[in-house]
Amino acid sequence: MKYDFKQIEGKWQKKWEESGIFKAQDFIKKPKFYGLVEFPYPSGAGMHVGHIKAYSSIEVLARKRRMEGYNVLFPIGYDSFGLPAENYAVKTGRHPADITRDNIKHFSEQLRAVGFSFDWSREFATSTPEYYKWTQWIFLKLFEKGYVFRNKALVNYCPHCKVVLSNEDSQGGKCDICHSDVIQLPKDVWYLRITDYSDKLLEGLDMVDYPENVKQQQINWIGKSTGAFVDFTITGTGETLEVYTTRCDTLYGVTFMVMAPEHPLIDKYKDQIKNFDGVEAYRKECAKKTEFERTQLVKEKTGLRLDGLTAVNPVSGKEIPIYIADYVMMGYGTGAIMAVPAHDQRDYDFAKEFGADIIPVIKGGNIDEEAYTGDGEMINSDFLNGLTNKKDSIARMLEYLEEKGIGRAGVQYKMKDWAFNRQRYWGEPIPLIHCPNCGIVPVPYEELPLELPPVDNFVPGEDGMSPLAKIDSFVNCTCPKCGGAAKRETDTMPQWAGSSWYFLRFCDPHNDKEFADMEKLNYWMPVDWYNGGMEHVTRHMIYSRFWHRFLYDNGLVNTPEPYAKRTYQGLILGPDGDKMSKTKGNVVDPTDIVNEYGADTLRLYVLFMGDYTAATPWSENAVKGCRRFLHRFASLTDIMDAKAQDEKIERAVHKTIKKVTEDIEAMKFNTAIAAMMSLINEISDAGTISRSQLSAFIRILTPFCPHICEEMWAQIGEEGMVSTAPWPEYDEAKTVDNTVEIVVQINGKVRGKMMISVTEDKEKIIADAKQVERIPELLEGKQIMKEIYVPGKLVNLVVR
RNA sequence: GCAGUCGUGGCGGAAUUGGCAUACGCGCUAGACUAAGGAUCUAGUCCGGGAUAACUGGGUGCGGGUUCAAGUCCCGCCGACUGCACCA
Repeated sequence: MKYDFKQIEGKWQKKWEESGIFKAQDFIKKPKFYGLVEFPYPSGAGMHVGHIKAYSSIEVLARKRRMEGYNVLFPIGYDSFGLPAENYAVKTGRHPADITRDNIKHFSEQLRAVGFSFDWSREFATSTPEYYKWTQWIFLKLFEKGYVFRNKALVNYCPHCKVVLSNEDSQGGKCDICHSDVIQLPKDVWYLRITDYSDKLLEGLDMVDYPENVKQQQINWIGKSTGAFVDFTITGTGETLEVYTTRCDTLYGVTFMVMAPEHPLIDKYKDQIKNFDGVEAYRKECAKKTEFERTQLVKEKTGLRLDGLTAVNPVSGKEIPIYIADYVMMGYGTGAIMAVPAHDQRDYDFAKEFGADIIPVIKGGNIDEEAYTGDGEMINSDFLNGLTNKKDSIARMLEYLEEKGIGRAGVQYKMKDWAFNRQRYWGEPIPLIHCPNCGIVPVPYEELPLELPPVDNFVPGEDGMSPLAKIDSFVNCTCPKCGGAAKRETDTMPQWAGSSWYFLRFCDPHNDKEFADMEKLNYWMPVDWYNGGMEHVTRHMIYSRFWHRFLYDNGLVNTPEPYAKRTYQGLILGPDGDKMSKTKGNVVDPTDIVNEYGADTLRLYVLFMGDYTAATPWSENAVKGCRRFLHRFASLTDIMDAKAQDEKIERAVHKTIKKVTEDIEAMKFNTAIAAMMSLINEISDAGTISRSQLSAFIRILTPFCPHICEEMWAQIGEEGMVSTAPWPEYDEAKTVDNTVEIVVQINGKVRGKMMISVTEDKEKIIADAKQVERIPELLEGKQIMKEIYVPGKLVNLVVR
């Protein structure tokens, strides 16, 4: 067969669409498989080759599962709220909804041109009222159950985008969207109480099949630590200053305390602080620093001693100074620490800078040089002296603190509550109302969706106000509770809202009575296999696991965890080995590849280019190699001979079926493809292939390159479409050779080779090995110390 | 700093439980078919010695170790990547 992809790809895509063979069917008796990929944000730039790689893995699995007889749900949609569309709207004056609609159209055309077997009947976009109605509904459920709260806080604010950002979106002190510096701004914001789910999110990891590094990242993100809270009294006030520590056993080494500059106790006792002016000056200085600068200046410790306030070490009774310093954060622990300079490097640096005492309580290290953070015998610590085990000393101290009522065991998490709002237009309106009489009142469920009002000006307001705040007809409303005049919340939800439950909607995408029918959820959930990027492991995945677990706890879904299995793909780098970016001009457009080489070649290449999880540079020459393979594959119909009976090829085909079957499950697509390339080489050498062998070969290549396979399937006269043909079985007996070549080694060095029958016994093989050409003379005059036979591999004669 | 992953030809990368290192692809070299080749096909291609062969020595970041046998296991370095990070 002559391979002309331009002629065949469009033709089969149309047939697939018309026949509806990729539509998932609710409730049918076959085993179900729900394969999910991270749905795209429909950017104006269109698809990236990275999307193709990300989707190809589940695509191959979904197609294989269908051929194996599964009822497959492989959906696609669009995560279509977000800043880029809105920024573009500000620039051009076009409505984000129009921009988004165009982008979605473009994306869906690109996706179809690649031949992905999505169930297009379930497609949706998160920015439509039909969808975000239910995003708002779930939000109201969270509100109803007390998981939504409002708090004044220092928030990460991007002066360029004019939005408040979550910690996740402002990592490294840079705005995730525009990369400009983030500053700290006090503001009233909405939070979701995700920290209440810290333990459940940790425990849930035991129920799922995620790669170890993915689990580890989530564990680090949640950052559970066990320790103790200890009460220090502030001299002459009776006031307690509580700290959190993981090493309460070092309490005798505490020589000073440090509070975060924002700590509320400072204001309470400002009359007693003689240098309060200095405190305020220092605070101002800190607020000017961005988070980025704060983390960059790790070396130099800054701070200020509170003149007039001291604390008492609760175990030694010594009076110790209190400082403020920005190396202590208000957001972790209690916002204050007990400093043990002898055994904590940060405290040590600070003590050196400010001349505080350093008392060692653990033997070891060189305290003149640096803090000693290792283990050792307790010293200078009264009743702990002599203990050498950290666990014991902590337990003893804790016991003592509890007895005295000045301390208690406690747990802390690094994860913070989720700042759940944006001061922008293009997001889900938050369905809450500010009533002067009733306070915060939720929009009644039956009034959902609370739709975005039409706007002509998308420029955000000053002081981080949403453009919605300028729309009087939207803002002014009546309170659902008292009927009085009230004002709507004008913030919208953050980008991550819509993607926190989209996998549930795919089970029942057009339901206008519920977010999804319970029976359908019971049938399809959980997601059996979810593939996506490493960059979403800590944000999107944690958020969606949280929402899902919340729904589960309230009887709204049937499984505690949404994703049974998670995998990830590695980046595709530019041909130069750098990350693809517009500024570098090294971006590869998948549409260009489809036009020049065909979708099948593109699909094959992104899975063949290397280890699926590794970052790999793009190579156009390697793309050509994949095209060459498909040309050779197409030509197999020319040498097909119904009567061919080549035993070697028969075995090679069965071995390849086995290899491909297993490698797909292990996501080792590159070696599955390599095996098929080897098979072509063997068939070329043999010069012939039977019809049944070719039929099997076509079927195992179908998940990778479905268009060419459909065409060849038809060419060799098989019935129906190969996409619905059964996955080939292999005969285990034919996957092993009955005669194999083994090596004969002397002292581990290869000295000869021989053919053996695998059923031959060990003694005979070793005896034969000694007769292999050249072996007898090499053994002459030597004494055989040991004879080793590894079945089917080698004989090793150890001589002296 | 903490956590995790990983160092294999000119390049991307293969290598069950330790068992012929470099599968498969790219690139390169030579040849075939061509008016032409950036198309296609065939052969060769880890490095060194050897005449092109037979044969032979070395070889998976570096240094040790265990073993009949180490890319794989153990110890110590060096380097890279990813995530988190004054987390008390």
